[in-house]
Order: sequence, then C-alpha cells, then structure tokens
Amino acid sequence: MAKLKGIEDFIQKEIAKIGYEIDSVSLEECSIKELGQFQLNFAMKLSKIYHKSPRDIAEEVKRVLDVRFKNVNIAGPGFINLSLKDEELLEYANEYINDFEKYIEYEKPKTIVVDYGGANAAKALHVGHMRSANIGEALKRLAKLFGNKVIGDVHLGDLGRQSGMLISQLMEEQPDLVFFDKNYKGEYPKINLTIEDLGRMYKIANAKAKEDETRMELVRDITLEIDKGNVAYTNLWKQIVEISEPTIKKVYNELNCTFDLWEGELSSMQYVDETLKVLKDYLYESEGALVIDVTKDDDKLSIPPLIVIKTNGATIYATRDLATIYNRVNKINPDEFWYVVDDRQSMYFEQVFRASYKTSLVRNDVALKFLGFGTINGTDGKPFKTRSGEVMELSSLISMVKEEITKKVKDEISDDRKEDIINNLTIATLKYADLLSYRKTDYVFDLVKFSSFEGKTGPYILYGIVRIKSLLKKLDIENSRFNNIPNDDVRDIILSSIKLSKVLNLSYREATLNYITDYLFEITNLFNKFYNNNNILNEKDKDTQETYIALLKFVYNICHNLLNILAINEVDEM
RNA sequence: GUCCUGGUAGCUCAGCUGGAUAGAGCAAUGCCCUUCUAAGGCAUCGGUCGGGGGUUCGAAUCUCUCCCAGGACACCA
Repeated sequence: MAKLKGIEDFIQKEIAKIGYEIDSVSLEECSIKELGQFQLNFAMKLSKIYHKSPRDIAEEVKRVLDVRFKNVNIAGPGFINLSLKDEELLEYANEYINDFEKYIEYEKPKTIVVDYGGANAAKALHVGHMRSANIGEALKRLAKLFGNKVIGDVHLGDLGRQSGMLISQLMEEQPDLVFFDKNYKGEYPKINLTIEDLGRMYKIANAKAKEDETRMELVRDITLEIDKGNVAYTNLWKQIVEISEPTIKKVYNELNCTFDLWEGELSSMQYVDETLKVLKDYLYESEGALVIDVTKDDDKLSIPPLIVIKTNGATIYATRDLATIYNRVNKINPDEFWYVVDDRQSMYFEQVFRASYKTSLVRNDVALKFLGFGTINGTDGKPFKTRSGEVMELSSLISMVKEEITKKVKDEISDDRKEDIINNLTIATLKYADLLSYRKTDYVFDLVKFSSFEGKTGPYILYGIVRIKSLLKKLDIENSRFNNIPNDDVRDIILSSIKLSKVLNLSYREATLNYITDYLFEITNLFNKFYNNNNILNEKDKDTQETYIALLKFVYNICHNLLNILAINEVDEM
C-alpha cells in the first residue's frame, strides 16, 4: 500500500476508536509550512455531524495522533497539522528506494482498449495527431501501471473520402492504368507511387473538389465503389495505404508509440454486415439515410440522429466505428473503451456511444469514454499553421524543434552519440510541452520557449537525470541506504515523494498527464536544490554520503518511471 | 439559436472531489561558479481568480445570471 494511504487509513481507524466515523481521511500537504508537513481538515466537517465545536474535536484527535506523529497542533477554525518523525521517514525512504510499484494503489484489474493515433492514410500527420499519440500512449502506459490489461489500437483513418480524392487524381494523371479499365480481367499490377506523390495528389484533388461539384461527385462515386467492394479500386486503395504506412510507422516510432493493434477503418469493414444485423431494429429512414435516434428525454441539447448508412447506400465514419466496437466486444470483451480524440468530436462520439448502448452493441456496464483534447495553437492564439497558412505537418514541427535543440547540445559530445541525444531531447521537448497542460486545454505552442533548456521543459527534466546518472557512475552505489536525514534538502525530497501516489491516482482517474509533468518538475527542482547545496562526491561523513547516494537512486527511481509513463527517453549526457 | 470548452500575474499555464496567506514557468531586477554538467540555485517584483447575486464557519473551486473568446450542431473524418 502506498505510504500516504497507509497513514490516512491509520488516522481513520484511530479516530473511529474515539467515536468519529468518516468516509475517508485525506492527508494534504500543509499550506502553511511553518505549522507542519501535513494538514487534516475533517474536524470542521465532523462538527456539523456531531454538533461539537471543531476545535474540541481537533483536541480529541490531537491526543490520539500525538502517539505516532510529531508536532501535532491545531490552528485556525480547527485545522490539525502534523509532521512525520524522521525515523518514520527513513524507514519509508529505505523501503521505496528502488521500488516504484509501492507508489501504486491497485484496483481490480480491467481490460481497456485505448483508441489513439488515428493517422490518415495518404495524408501527412499533422500536429493534432501528435496530441492523440502523446496523450494516448501515456494513458495507456499509466493504465498498465495500475495493473490493467490495456490494448492500444492505432485505428487508422484508412477509408473514406480521401480514397476517392486520391484515386480521382490518379485517374486524371494516369488514365491508362488498368484499374480504370472496366473490362480488365487479369491480375492488378503494382502501382509506382511515392509518399510524396500521395501528398501532392491529395492536395490537388482536395482543392479541385472544393471548387468543382462534378469532381466532388466523382470523388463520392469512387468512395462508394470502394465501399461496395469494387475489386479494382479496392486493390488500388490498399496499395496506396501500404505506401503511406512506413511513413506513419516511422513517426509513431519516433514518438515512442507502440500499438498492440494496427487496425483501422479498412479492417473494420469486414464486420459491417454483422454489425448492421445488431442495429437493424433501431434503424429508420430519414431524409434518405438510415439513422439511429439518439435523443434522450432529459436532453438539454438538440442532438441529431446518427447516420449509419448514407443516402447513396455507403457506410460512413459512424458505421465503421460501430463495427469496430462490435468486433472489439466480440474479440476482446473490454470493460472500458477509451477514445483519445480531438475534443471537437465530442458530440459525434456522444452519438456513437448512445447508439451503442441503445442497440445493446455494448452492455451497460461497459464504459465508453471520450477523452477529448484541446487544440494546439500558434503564438497568435489561432490553430497552429505554417507561415504560408497551411496546416502544420507533424514532421515539420519535429524538424523545427530538432533544429533548436541541435544548437544547444554540447559540442564536446561525439557525433556518433549526438544523434540519439538530439532525437531524445527533441521528443522530450515536444512531449513534455504537449502533456504539461490539462488535456482539454487549448495551448499555445511556443517553439523557442518549449525548446529552451530552462524552465518547465523536457530538457530541464532530462538535465536533472543527467546529473544523477553522472554522479552514480562515479560512486560506489552497492547497498546504499538512508542512514540519516542530514538536512532539509533531503527531507523535502522524501516528503515530496509521499504525495506521488496521489499524483498518479489523480492522473489516472482524470486521464490527464499534467499532474505527472508537474510533479516531475517539482521533484527535479528539489533535486537541483539539493545538488546545489550539497557536495555529494566530497562528503566526508560516510553515513551521510551513503544517504546521498540512496537519495540519488530514490529520485532516479521516481523520475525514470514517470518519464517512462510519458514515453520520454532519458539521456546520459547533453 | 441550442449545446460544449475556456476566461486566474505583463505572457504561457497549474490549482477546481469547498479549506488557512491563490501557485509555477517565462519576462524584469539583484545575488551565488578555484565546486560533482551554472543547461543550475537563491531572492525581489508582479493578482479586484471575467462582472454580479446565492449557498456556508469558509468559495478561484459549488450554484444562478450576465459579458467575452474558441468550438460543435445530418450524410466529412
């Protein structure tokens, strides 16, 4: 059990002995440092229930707590402040030096499918995809840490209008391809296109379709043909998807994203027929389309029905999402589905979720969770664009950051090691910035600020790690343990670590990583303070030096594991 | 129009399951390197928590209302 929870449970039991029942005790960091390390606020709440003055209750509680804690005191309307004895802190610290699992408060394990990534085939990844990747990967790792069985699915956007776009353009550029010959009966050849071709062609097709309604008609027709299983087009489209795959995988690899399932809309098509059978009784025709009504009696909002089959008979985004859910229920039977998607899709997912429950596609005890995220804006406060006003591609963003980082890495580092260091710092910069604010917050991406090695940045955190590793290399670290608490720098770090279990709980429960990034800054900051005030290598007192070494390992254990949740790689030098 | 987010220091953001004196980073100013990576540390400056009402021992946090910004609202994903 986590240390903090242990103390809270202890206090709860102790006050129960003197007649005070309370759901749960929450031990908070004391807001007035001079009064103690921790504070308890329940005396004021209890006063209502037991009709006693909060200070009287606090007095009774104080007498019970005096046995274990140091400097128990009452202040203000009835706050109880207390501190832990150094002996207890030492025992705790020694127990936690190399053990991260002790910080976790395990619950009953669940099976969770995390749907994140969502790259589009044939279209370059843009900055929004980075958010899904970073948040999704981190949430997946966090959920795993809590003992759950977690399955990450990239859920590619590899079907839909973009297929029509691409193929319509190919039709224009290379009309003689056999794919476009309706009478062709033989084997289909391998097409010769590069990822750059696809990017270029999509842009042209998109621009043309916007202006020209007949072109858009063609795009819809081709999309419909693929939907209906047209052999030539399907073969062609699958080849196009394959061409774009290596690029997508490369970017996700750079971002340390590891997917258990590499599926998408295309692979969900095989379950559409079965899914429609389940939905059958709830489908009705509206304006030519087949829809499911998803309104509720107590609705505050006017929610349109979910379109499942378009007027032209084709499937749509929702059909594929429902089919995916159907398949996952059958194959995986998860307790929870997590969708890490742009917040702008919240209403759409509300429709899909309602439809899923209503049609019993998923049981009521299965949780469908929409974990939306905010937009990345430029320094002007508007969605992040390139100078020419186009959507910022993720690869350009990575290059920009890499350029900034390269300027700053030490010259002394040899070139063969430098590349890895620069790459890790670049991704650390991006991820730390991306996870620093609350998931739903739209945040401003300031290249210079985030790439800086100062302040709340990825490089600052990694710099702390570099210092620790550098020291550990120079010291004999076998069997080191905390012998004493020689100063406040050491005590503050131990105290700070006690709340880590709460940080992890909050982060997991609210599915946002900002608590973790924030805590990483706090512990790194405390470590740097310690580092500045104490000379570890030249410490004369052997007991104290051993404590320092234990502290290095203690801090490393925390930082290493937290960075691992965020999918940020460490460096040894920088 | 309806609904969803958000509005906290000059800037960028935390804090919101009600707790004491509202925090951090950046920027600005000053201090600390014969020292383990100074890419660091310390200090100072900086606030009517969008406005107003309500709930109560206590409100940035809950509630109502208004204002402002962004977003979503049927065959795109």
